Amino acid sequence: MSKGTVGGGGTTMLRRINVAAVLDAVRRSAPAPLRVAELVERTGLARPTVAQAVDELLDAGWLQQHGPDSADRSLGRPAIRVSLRGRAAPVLGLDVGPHRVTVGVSDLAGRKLSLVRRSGPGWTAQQLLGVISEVITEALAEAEVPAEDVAAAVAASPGIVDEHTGRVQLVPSVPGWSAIDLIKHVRGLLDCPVMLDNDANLAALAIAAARGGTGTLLAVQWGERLGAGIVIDGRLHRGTGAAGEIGFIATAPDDVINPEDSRGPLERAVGSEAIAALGRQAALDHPESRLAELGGEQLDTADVFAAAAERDPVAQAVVQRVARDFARALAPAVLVLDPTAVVIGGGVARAGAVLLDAISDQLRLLTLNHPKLELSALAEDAVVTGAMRMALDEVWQRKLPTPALTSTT
Amino acid sequence: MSKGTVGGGGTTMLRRINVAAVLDAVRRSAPAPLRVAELVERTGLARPTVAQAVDELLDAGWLQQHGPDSADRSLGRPAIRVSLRGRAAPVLGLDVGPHRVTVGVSDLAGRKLSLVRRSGPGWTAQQLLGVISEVITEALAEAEVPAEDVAAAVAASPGIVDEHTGRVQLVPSVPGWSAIDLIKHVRGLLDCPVMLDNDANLAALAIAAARGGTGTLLAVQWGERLGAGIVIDGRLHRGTGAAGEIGFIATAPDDVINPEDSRGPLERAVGSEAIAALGRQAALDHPESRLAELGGEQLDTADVFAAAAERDPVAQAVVQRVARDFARALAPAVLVLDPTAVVIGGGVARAGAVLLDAISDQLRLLTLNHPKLELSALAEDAVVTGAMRMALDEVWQRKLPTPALTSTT
DNA sequence: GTAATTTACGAACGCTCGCTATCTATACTG
DNA sequence: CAGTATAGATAGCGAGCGTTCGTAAATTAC
Repeated sequence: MSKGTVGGGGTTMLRRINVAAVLDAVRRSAPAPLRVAELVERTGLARPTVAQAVDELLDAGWLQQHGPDSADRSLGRPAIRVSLRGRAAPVLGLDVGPHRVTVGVSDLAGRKLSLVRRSGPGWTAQQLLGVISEVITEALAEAEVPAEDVAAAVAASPGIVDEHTGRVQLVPSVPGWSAIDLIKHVRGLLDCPVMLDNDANLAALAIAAARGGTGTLLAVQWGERLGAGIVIDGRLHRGTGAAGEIGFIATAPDDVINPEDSRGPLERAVGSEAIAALGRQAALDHPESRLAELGGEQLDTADVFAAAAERDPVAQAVVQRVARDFARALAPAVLVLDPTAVVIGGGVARAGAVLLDAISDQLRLLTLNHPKLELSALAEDAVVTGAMRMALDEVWQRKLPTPALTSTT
Repeated sequence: MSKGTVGGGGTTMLRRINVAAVLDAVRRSAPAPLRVAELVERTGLARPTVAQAVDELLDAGWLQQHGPDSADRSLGRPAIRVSLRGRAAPVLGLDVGPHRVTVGVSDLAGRKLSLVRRSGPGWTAQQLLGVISEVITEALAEAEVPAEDVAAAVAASPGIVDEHTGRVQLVPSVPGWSAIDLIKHVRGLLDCPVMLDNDANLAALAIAAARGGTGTLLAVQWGERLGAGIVIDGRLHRGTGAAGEIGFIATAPDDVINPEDSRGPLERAVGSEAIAALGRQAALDHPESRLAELGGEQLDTADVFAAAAERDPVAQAVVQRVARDFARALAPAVLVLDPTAVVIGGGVARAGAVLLDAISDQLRLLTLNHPKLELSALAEDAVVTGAMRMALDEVWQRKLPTPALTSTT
């Protein structure tokens, strides 16, 4: 309950509003530098007001001054241009998976300063904490950012995340992981606000930011597990904390969910392991097929899609079945949510057009407003990028206080 | 003054912010009157500032002054108390259905001033326009509100509504309805901002407002047709315009949607007509049952639920089947959206606990975080109430400007 | 090379607004 | 009837913004 200062205040508040307006205008045109005259136009403020705000922001280190653009051949005295000083408040994103830890450091303008990835074969929870510390240190060193400068950090974990306690439920892949307080651990390294969120949510945030604009996005992460994030007009939808858990959608008419299971029905039906299993069975049934030829003994998911891309009817049948199960499961959610776009990422997304077209055909039969169906352009960086994005949002939300009328009941 | 003014922040803007803060504080405690000292505390502003704002709002007619509360026996000089002057900006809500037109008039504080309902047997589009005019006139007269005083109006129509053009698609019940520009017609009567929205959306808004607080609400309207509205933290989620169209969720494993159909698969499976049909079939198969006894020749939906409430196994089997189909269809959406609560309204909701418990049991088997499942407390007034609510929100949003950081493209 | 032109930066002035402090008004209590 | 507690009105002060004018720097024209 933020007491007092709910809205309005004295002239100092007004000044803060105007400084924030100027900073926000610079942020929106990042990374392009802006002239003061442009700031005057965009904020609607008077020149002295803008100038004073710019001075203040320069002193505080939020803005940096550029020399006149030599390419700009306009008449008259060349304008001073300012842009965000990225190093003012770098942020850190952390993607923790059972076999891989990724850390990204980004500056205030959203430019990546470093990205460090480390893979390993199934760490324990304790080992994972050690790896996290190492990779964070390495990424900060590569970005040349002292640990104490980091303004915010966001960690991504699979499973269902409790926003408040920072604990994770439902993580089968790493034994003991749900007992770890990851936020506390990271805060011990960084001394800044640290947040934790679901990996699918953060990937969705990154994809939404990359697509830009408003609207509703349903971003599916499709690998061994299935999860989805929902972004509505740039804001993440979390529900009560477990929104987007599409892996647990029932597929067979008498499926029943057991929250204790490591996999949900849809994951068992169309997760990457299931696809590989379907492919192996099909190869056994049709040893003469291109699929059997391609896959051999250790046929995996990629082989199925490769064979289907070569028009092998056996593989195509498998893809058809997967696409159908997936579309049938997702259609009710698409009808209810009516998203602008559905983006598919994760390992299975590497299948490409073969799978996408099949899903699109099925989904078209089951929905009213057909959303755009796309593959994620961000590939495996989506989660870290989203984590950095959320950390950035956090920093901006703290720096740009919307002063009026925002308090909730 | 010479330029476009709004968007920047001068001292006049600051004054507007503070006046808005005072008005907002009064609104939040409506309908209870507030003393100036309380306003000082709640806004965090100084007393002279609040006093000036109150004077201004009194002059403008937004607030009214109360005499000292005779029941308040506190020491010292009695305080002046102010409250919203409801008649300052009354709003109008309009619910248009194929067989019924309802108009409600509400004052600024959300108090209902009048509610007029008229039923008829299937009007044509042209007749409907006439009825609408009459009922609006009648409701305004009963509320003693001149037509030119109305500050905003919202109309509810079944079907998919295009926010921008104000046209309606997918309305089978009223021939020619989609060609009518309802907004234009109402604006001809009222001369104020008029908006149009889906009836399920508006019902959801009313239910969310009645429940209060934040969170995600999925409000299902269940009658001959099925629709749902989604409210996230008090804001309606529309998707691309067709969000919540649960009636078109496929039920059978090989269902396919045809947008030209008047009914979707789920409506054909569990709409009130379908329930009655299932009941009639069950009564034929089991003529000795309580269901057959109750319903007789013209067995309808209510009979099925009545018999089930009396523990007739035949009727219970029908309810079970309906609940199962409904829950199976809704479960994927619930998993993705993860709502705080699912509220069921509309004609079928009159079934009460019999149906609700059956659905709850089924849904529990198919979801992770089980949302609260409730019946709507608003019954048939939900849609008008939601329409008035949205009109109120419109008025407040216009009167309480958010100062900065918004307008740029 | 000098002057005119164009553009942008910088400083002084006046205005509005909100906050602090003080004074006045009102009603209950002993 | 006097005292006291609470609330409303009023003056002075400070802060910030907007307007206006003067100055600096670069390009173009002669």
